[in-house]
Amino acid sequence: MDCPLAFKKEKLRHLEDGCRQNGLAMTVQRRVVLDALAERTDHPSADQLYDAVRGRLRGISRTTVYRVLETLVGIGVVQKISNPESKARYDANTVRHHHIHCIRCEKIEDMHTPALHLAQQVPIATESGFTIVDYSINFSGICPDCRS
Amino acid sequence: MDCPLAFKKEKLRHLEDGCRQNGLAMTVQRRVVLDALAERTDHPSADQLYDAVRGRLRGISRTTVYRVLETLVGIGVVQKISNPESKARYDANTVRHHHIHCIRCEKIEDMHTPALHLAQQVPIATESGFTIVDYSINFSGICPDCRS
DNA sequence: GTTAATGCAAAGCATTTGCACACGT
DNA sequence: ACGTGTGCAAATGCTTTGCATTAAC
Repeated sequence: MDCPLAFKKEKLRHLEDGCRQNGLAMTVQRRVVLDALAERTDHPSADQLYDAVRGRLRGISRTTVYRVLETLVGIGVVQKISNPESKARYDANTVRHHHIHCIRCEKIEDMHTPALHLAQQVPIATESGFTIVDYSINFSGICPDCRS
Repeated sequence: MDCPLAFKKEKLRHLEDGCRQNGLAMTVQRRVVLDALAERTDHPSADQLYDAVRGRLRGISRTTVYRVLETLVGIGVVQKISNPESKARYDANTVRHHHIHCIRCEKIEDMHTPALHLAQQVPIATESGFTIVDYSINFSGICPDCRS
């Protein structure tokens, strides 16, 4: 498989390592959020994660889920992904990859097409004087479910 | 200039044409929103547009600005652009181009680097079965203002 | 035992909706 | 005149914050 961090176990370890290295306490709540993040590849919103996590740890609060996610983004092990909805979506895969979203149902999936590596073509600085740090490509289209 | 729709007049005409072709009434409110959109290249949020427009047409309501924008997105002359904030940003330039956003101040600017045309490399359909309609590249980096 | 993390409830933005009135065609 | 578009106010959805309690190290 040419996609690092594609598997649950590896993602989970990456998340745990990040927490440990940043001195974050491993609470029950953090653990279930980490688990939920690691086993999904569908870029869930905070509320979707909250729903997933509530089944496993009764009583966990929505606030905690939001706070755990912000903490993980803060230490860099999770990314908030860009999308046209007005709602954050999270991605535990921090290896560079791209996304495609369905313009009908708003689903977002990963793209691993290797032809898309721009590394050599990307200017370090732009006409406008920006120093470029990273990039990602967002495709839009229609998913198989919505086409039928 | 290799960038179509780069100029205010042309953008405005494109917006007006779209409205006419879709049978939309040209109200004073729509006119000022169209003007405001055409003369900006900074991908304003609905509220920024509302502020801009309020100066010219006292009494226009925030609701109307939101509604006009949604209508324009609906007929395809304006795009909601993807960004990691939880707030929509609008772009009256529907010619394919890319964006760079500053990770410090969240500013978003256009990129017209011609080397980035992926047309030939982009698969029509993905592993996941999506039919691709469009794409855009999002760069992130630090803008000149924030670097100093 | 300290310090950091959680839960609750309330507040804060961004956005949408229902309904009565006004305006463009 | 007709139907669409607007304004207002209230509702909704997503997210954040303050504060007292609880749990991790």
